[in-house]
Amino acid sequence: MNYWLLKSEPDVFSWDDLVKKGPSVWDGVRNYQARNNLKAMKKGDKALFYHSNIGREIVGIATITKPFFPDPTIDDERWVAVEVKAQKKFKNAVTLDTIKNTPALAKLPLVTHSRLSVMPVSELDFVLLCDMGGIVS
DNA sequence: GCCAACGTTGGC
DNA sequence: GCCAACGTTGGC
Repeated sequence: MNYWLLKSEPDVFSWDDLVKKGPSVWDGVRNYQARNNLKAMKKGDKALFYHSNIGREIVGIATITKPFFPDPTIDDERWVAVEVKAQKKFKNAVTLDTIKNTPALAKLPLVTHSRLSVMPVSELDFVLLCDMGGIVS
């Protein structure tokens, strides 16, 4: 199993929206690196759900429910989407500030490549972040 | 709301 | 193929 981190602006699509909506199409990615990460996702992979701009914190874990398929929002074969659903909400959100102040997490792409919206996370980092979020992954 | 970082586009 | 111009992201 692989682990990921997905960014979303909560005023566009928040964790609560994901919970409400159930399985949701993760579309609109227009960046090759992020796209390649989407393509590497498998059903059952786990993804941390991060609120960018507002909150700037990891709020929960989502599960990949469908591997990649052509992005339905654009007529261009280059871009793909996946389907995700909410799995578990963090008891306490883990803020970007906290992550930056945690030496073990200094190499997270979230810190080093702040503009990447879909990124891989190692199993070790994933488990640590879940622990910091107050839940067992 | 500003702006730095960075990705993309297009002229040459 | 280079690079200037431009657009977008996201932290602050």
